Amino acid sequence: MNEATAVAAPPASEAELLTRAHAIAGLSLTELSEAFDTPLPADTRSGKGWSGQLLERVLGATAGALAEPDFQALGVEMKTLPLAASGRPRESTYVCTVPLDGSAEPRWEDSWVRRKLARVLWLPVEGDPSIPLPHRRVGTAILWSPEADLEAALRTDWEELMERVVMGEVDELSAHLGSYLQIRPKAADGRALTRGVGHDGAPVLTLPRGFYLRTAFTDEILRRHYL
Amino acid sequence: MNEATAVAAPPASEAELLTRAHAIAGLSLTELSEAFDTPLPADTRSGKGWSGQLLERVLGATAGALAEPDFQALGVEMKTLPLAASGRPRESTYVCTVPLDGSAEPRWEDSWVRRKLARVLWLPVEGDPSIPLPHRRVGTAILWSPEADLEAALRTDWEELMERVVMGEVDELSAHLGSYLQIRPKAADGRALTRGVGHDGAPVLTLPRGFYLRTAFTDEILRRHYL
DNA sequence: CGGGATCCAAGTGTGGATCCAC
DNA sequence: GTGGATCCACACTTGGATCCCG
Repeated sequence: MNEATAVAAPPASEAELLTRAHAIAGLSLTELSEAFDTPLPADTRSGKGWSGQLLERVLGATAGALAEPDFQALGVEMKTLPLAASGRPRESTYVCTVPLDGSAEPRWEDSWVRRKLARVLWLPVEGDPSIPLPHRRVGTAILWSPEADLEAALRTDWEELMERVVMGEVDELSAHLGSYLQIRPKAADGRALTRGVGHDGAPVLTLPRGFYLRTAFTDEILRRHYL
Repeated sequence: MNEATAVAAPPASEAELLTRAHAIAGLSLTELSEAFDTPLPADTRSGKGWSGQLLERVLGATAGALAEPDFQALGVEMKTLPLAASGRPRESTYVCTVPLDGSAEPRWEDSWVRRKLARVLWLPVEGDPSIPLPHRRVGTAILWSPEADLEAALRTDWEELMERVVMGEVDELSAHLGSYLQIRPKAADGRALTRGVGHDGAPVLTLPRGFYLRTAFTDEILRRHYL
């Protein structure tokens, strides 16, 4: 494989995608990077998103697509899931940005969060800090849609959180809210600002925020599929 | 002057701005670039906007400001004006992008074009192609607001052009329209696309456009101030 | 000649996430 | 443990304009 073909073709079906994902289970990030012209970052601090981008290439996701599912034709999102030595997720999972500017869809059914999570390929990756990044291995992928009870829980959280947003309480948002879905900063640093709507509809500048899934949520997905 | 101070402080008043601008009249771009840590581009093809950005630094414009006047506190825009050997403007002058997505203000009084041109520091620069870029000299600046007759003409053009835009006739726009103000492509190349509104309000993808002042307009400004 | 095409820089936003002080 | 802070890549947009062929 040369540099010009270092990105896999998009999979034609969910079955093909899952077959490819299962085929790489057990391989290390080094083994995968060698075939895909993707230099290893110096450390995990620089290149936090590196493994996710590598795995997108490996599986044939549409590179750099904008506000589209990773596998556009299939409507499937891909998410890596860093696992601690215990087998539990080590980190929360970013979903999408929070619309703070008044452009939010009013209903859960039409929300960006629901659309993003409608069909997800979860790709577990060893995430124990004692394992150097190049040595970390990929686990067995799960192609998932939210079970009814989990979707109901997400909806409850989303409605609670978005009520705060549309009421203009953006500066009272805290990551303590929400049992499975939470809102946290999503920015280059603490000085980044984006346009939002404050009390009485007044325009305000505020820290950009994102929706994240708590580890309790992704842990539950793993439990249901592996136990 | 070291690298850390290679940008002038913002002028505190229009008088200070004009004093500074007059102080550099007659200097070449090389002379100005040496003090401001701004390497000369290889040619004029690469670096089309280089002289404008150099002169913003020299005069203390807020660097890289977003949708704000160059001299924010003063509400003044700066525009370079490339002059042919004849003394007439060689090129049209870019004003701002055309809102094709339905977000346009309906009235001239509130329009982006009017606000941009409300107060302009015109900075003539030698633009004859026979003069190498580094040797081109800066002329005598003009601090200007539109005279009543010129503003009326701009308004007529703007209303004619925006009527086409709001009627969804984006793909029938042509640079032939408008006596002083025209609409032309404003993009990296002919393949760039942006969201617009077409006939019957249907969303369409179309070439990004900008408002430009024809040379007849800037020539008239020069005539009134120098003759 | 001038309408349509193009060039560069820098900031912003989105998408990929993990870091780290309390 | 985890809420708040941060890191990289890259597409897009805006702001600075001039190029160039019919």
